[in-house]
Amino acid sequence: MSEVFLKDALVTLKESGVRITPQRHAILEFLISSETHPTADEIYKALEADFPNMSVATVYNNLRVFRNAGLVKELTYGDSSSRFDFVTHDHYHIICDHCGKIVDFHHPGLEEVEHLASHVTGFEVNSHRLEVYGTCPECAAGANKAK
Amino acid sequence: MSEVFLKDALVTLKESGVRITPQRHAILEFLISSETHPTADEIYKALEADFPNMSVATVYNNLRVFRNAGLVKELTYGDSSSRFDFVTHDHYHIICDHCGKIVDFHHPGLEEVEHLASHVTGFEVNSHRLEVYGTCPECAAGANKAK
DNA sequence: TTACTTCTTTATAATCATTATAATTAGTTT
DNA sequence: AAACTAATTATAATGATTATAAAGAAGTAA
Repeated sequence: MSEVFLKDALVTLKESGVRITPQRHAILEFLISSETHPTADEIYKALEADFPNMSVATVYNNLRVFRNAGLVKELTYGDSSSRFDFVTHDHYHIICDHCGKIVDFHHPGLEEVEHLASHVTGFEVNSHRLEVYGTCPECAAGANKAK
Repeated sequence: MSEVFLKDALVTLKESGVRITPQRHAILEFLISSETHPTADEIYKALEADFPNMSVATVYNNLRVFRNAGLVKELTYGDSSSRFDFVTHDHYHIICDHCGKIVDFHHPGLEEVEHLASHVTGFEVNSHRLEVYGTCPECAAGANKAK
């Protein structure tokens, strides 16, 4: 199935005139197969073995390319670096306050909230962002210390 | 009414053993009276006239003190710097994709989403974060260009 | 294939928000 | 007012991200 995602993504890129380089292929593949939501640096380090000469700038550049193509979403939390998430279908994130783990969960879109917000403020609404915070089962069970 | 907020905030701080300095007073006052959700640098610049010798570090230090005391919330969006919001009662934000304006709106808490997330993922839920994005009336009316 | 154009990568330096450090100053309590 | 301690200041350090310029590779057309 991740095969399909990758193929679709490559088609999307080609259609918007973006060249498929080995680095782009690898970054996409890593993002799709990744359960975690990696930072740019994590991607860089993960691909170091296969691309010893790749520059960090390449990772950042291509994450921006993917974001502009709608393939990838950038997640900005309080901490220092952004995380990147391959866009599949709509899902939200729940984040552990202790270990930082991010888990996906599905929920129908919050159209009702969008409507209310639009009505009250006069904005034309495009999208929304929702995250839930808490403690993951592992941290709740073990006596894990806060990060 | 902002008088009340300020007084309450000062009491809260004193109770947790935090000294009230002129700088802290001024930063709090500015945050409370501010309609926008300023960055640390904006606060720094706004108080430059009254505190010509104040250091940026003081602004950051005190924003952290306020955040730890629960008086201030830090908002991290995609852009480079955090914004700070004096916590009054629960509200959400709607943000203009074009000019970046942030407007408050009220909506009952999303307990139902929290419950679902908790049930599906096994997390203990503490809180959530929600933002709505769109185009503000001014940008929709004028031919304003995207930022 | 060859040559050509354009986009991409690389290496490096620059930027900019935020934090750490150490010395000085100022709140608070007695 | 004296003393104790926390806060401020000035400055340097850190660390993520972006800009730049030169070298390399994709796509294209002959």
